[in-house]
Amino acid sequence: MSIRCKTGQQLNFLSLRRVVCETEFFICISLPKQFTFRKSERLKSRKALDALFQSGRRFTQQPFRVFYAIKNTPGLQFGVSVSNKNFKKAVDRNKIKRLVREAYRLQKNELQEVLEQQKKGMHLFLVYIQQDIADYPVFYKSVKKILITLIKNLREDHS
RNA sequence: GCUACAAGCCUGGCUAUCGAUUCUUCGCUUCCAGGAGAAUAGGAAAGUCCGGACAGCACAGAGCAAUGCACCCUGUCAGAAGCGGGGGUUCUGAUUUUUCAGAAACAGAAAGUGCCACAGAAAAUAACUAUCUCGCCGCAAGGCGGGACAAAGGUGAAAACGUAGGGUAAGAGCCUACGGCUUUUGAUGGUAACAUCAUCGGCGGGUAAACCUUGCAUGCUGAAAUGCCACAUAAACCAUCGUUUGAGAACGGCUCGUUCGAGAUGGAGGGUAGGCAGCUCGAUAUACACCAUUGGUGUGUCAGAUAAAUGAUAGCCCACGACAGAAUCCGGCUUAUGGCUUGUAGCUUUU
RNA sequence: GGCCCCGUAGUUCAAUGGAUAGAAUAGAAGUUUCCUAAACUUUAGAUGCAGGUUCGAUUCCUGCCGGGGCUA
Repeated sequence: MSIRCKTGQQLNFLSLRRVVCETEFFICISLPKQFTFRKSERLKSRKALDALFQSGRRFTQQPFRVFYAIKNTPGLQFGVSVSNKNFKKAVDRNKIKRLVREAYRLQKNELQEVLEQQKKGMHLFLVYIQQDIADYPVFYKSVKKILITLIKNLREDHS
């Protein structure tokens, strides 16, 4: 009981202080099952990747280059890569990949809903092309923009 | 208190929310999805500089070649060349009859070959200048020819054992004494490297991280190894060689020799590129007593991913966190780097 | 993961262990020209870093740093 009381106090404390946090918490409480990022949601097949790089659509949204392809079978798969040349240390590469994945995990729901409505699937791949490491808010915003443009493209194609 | 060196230790913690991988369990006929619980990156995981474990192939033999190593004893997962301990030799610094500290790829230059710029007579066989002497010519200065070859010749990084005496026409390890270095042999001490002493002979520079010689060691390839399952095709086409007159393979770089015996090599092209095992319990850590050199027993620990998990956000705590991310495993080395403790040395302040 | 190769002026390449590291281009200054180009003259520029062997290292050896290749 005592622990619950403490956590409840902290929650109030946080929500008063931070606004971004508040929104995140609201989503979390309302839809707790939607923020998964499992093995089946990752783009792993080498064959699919080669096909995506050769014949998929692409555009650039700093600091990423976006490759995507719309499939008729349902399911959304996602992948990230960071160049070995730009970042020589494995620690930096891992950090970027983790931050991008986190930003995608928290924002992918809208795209998923649109795909479910249209009964289509998508392969999505991001390549980090900037030379230096950005902070988490930058990743959050740019991933948001990418998802919005993707949804726009989907709706135009459908109509 | 600061700085330097050496040794050892640690590599943030807690709370909340949302996640990831593996395992167990609930539920379900099974899988998937879902709930609960546990575990989840380092001292260097790095560089790949070494050595192994392990796996596949090979395991009649001989010779040559190639590669690596080089004072001795000993320990350890180890034949340790590299790690730990102890010792020897040489060099350097301090100290001064001895001791301390540091360094050393520390076998051989007296088996042979090569090289040693510039300078210098000469860079190793010797020659040249100068010296001494004899003969001839010349008034003389000197010149020419023969003999002595060994000291001097200021250069250079390096110069033909050093000093004293004898000896001689002049000289020279030519001889003697003392000293230094060194080869052979022997004695003593030491497990050995080696040290001391004696003896015979010698003293002819350096370079082996130049070729090389001697001694020792080394089968090759590395988890993208390797084994299995699934899927897919082209057992097709062209060129060369070949089937007992033997292509090719074992055999690893070559030769001899032995064995096997029908395909081999290259070109152009086609297909697949999914999964499982290897994969983490070990050459493990610690404690214990027994037994006597090596094992046994008990307890604890132990990431296992595969486009690749171990994270994100917010707050608090003394420093608001350095270097940095496993990819079969282990031991060593090197490099990067934050903090703490102990010891030694130096400097400053106070007493 | 494993196995190899290479680092020389701004760039492309030379240099038996030997003197002040050479050449072509690019740069700068000058001559020429009304101005530019071309030509000519002059000039500044480098052995990846740290140790060792040697009388003396671009070269030989060791360790770091950087770049590249092969291998399914």
